[in-house]
Amino acid sequence: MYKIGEIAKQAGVTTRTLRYYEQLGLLSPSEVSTKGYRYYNDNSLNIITRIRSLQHVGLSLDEIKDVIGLYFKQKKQVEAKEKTLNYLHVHLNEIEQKIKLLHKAKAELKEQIQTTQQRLSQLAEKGQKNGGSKS
Amino acid sequence: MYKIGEIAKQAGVTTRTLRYYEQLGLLSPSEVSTKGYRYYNDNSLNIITRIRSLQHVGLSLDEIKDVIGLYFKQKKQVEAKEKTLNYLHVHLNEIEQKIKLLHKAKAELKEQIQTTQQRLSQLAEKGQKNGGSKS
DNA sequence: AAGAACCTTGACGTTTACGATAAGGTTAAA
DNA sequence: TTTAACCTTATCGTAAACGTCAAGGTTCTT
Repeated sequence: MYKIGEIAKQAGVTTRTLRYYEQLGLLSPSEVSTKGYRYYNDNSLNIITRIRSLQHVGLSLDEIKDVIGLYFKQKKQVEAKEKTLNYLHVHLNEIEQKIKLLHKAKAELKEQIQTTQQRLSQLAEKGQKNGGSKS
Repeated sequence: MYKIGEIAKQAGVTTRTLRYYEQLGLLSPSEVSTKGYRYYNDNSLNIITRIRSLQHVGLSLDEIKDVIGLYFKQKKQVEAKEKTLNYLHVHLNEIEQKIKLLHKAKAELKEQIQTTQQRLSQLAEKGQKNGGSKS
């Protein structure tokens, strides 16, 4: 059991962030003392890490809220599982779309690099004729 | 030459967006009349499209501002070209990083889908024994 | 029992990328 | 020349994801 400050440190986030996540219904403390102190366990750490990594790839906290449970909750009904599967597939599609777009951007960038390099070596040749080497 | 409303329509953005881009130094009209009317040309359209696609893969307008010139400006000095090349490579790295992260997320998702599917078919088997088909 | 160091709930501030008026000037068509 | 349709600047509003106090309660250490 960790207090909010400790687990925040371990997870590399601020306490404000954790309280905010709680407010959004993303992550609750595993226990709350009678005095209102929040306590977290090791599983909390996994969840925070997962949230952060999903955020990193472009999901909003709202979208994450929709899917974060799928990584951790063990639903028992058939219907729940099917719903889960649906979410997962939608999520997968979104990610695949983003990957495609990034690949496209990458290809264009590489092309740009090539032509820039070519023009650069053309300039270098002209430099050779006029000036010679530097070292 | 297009007025702001026309090019906005063609590009699928609002005039507000274009004025905002201008404010950020991302994209200026190719010409401004004495009365202050903004006029854009076909090249503007390409730039807007590029901005949008970069935005789509997760770059902020601020980041885009740093790199958008690389796609369009033709530097003429050797030094400028080398600098451009550097920028291009940095940008490429960033994009490759994002791709990696997305691939990781994708792999995890696929795994999740598999195990969910397995659990689902286990439930289905049990259902068979007890109930039978629905149609 | 007294501090230091932590925690609590507000509540206001900030950045990003625009949307939505408002109040008025310009252009183009009838 | 009038009017619709467009343009201008200016300003206020918004959602997201927190940062940053403030004012006070709690826990831990000494």
